[in-house]
Amino acid sequence: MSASGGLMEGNQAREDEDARDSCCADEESSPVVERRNRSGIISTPLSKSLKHSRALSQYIATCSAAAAVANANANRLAQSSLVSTGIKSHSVDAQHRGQVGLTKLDRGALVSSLLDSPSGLHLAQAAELLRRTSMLLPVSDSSSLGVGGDIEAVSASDSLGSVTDFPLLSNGGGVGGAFPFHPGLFIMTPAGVFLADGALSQVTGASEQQQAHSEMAAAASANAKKKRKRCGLCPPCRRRINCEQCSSCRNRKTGHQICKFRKCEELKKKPAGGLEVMLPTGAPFRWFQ
DNA sequence: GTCAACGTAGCC
DNA sequence: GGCTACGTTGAC
Repeated sequence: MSASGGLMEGNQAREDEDARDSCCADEESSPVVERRNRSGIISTPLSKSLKHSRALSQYIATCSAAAAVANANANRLAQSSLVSTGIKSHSVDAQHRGQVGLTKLDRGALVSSLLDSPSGLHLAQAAELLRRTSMLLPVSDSSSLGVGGDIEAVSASDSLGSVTDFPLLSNGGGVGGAFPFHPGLFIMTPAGVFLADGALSQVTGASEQQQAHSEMAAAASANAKKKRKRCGLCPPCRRRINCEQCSSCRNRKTGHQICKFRKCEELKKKPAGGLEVMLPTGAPFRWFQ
């Protein structure tokens, strides 16, 4: 009985130690010799840190406060970034639409940062293809919407706030006109943005269509194969110690898996169902839920 | 559903 | 080229 009580106290102490280690890793200055890999991940022999293992939920609980702060900071960063660059929620945008403080340069910077992200690659490629096709389109003025001439540009501005929220679209691909395609011509998939069959043929010749199709197919397949990366923000990601006890740690040679306690929460989920890009903060942003 | 094993992308 | 770890597959 007393032994168990002592053990519990010992566990508590260890948990506190682990919590400090995993949540405030930057402040750690343990005198114990640690085995680290290149990434700074501590792979303790278990005798110390994980002799008394805990459920993942416990690890998460110990880190929740710090994680909340980190997430709050990340969100604040993202929000400030979005605000400073002009991407806002619709209501906010509606309130400030009249303001001219948002320069195209700022918007361009944001978009380029979005498009630079691995997850945004397909978006950039789609935008480039659209740019090419729109260059072939005789857009005479900004009022000539619709590919088929009489196709009404339904509510691109209504549903998305404003096309000015999307410089690539509002620029019409650099031809100075409005976005020349009907929204229905697009197919949004997890692999990227595609033009519906026949859409290209309406605006380009067969050769351009074939080329664009092949390019988009290549882009989609490449993107589908691309490995996702850890978010770096969730508690498991912030954890720096391999437990050496879970099946992943035990079978590292053959399993090739990261410690279960360090498996990113985002990677545990299935790949995003909506169109998702990675914000500069590293947080995923989905165009559609 | 979980788990183990494998292939291999991505990084150094 | 070696290492880490994500994605896939098959067994359970």
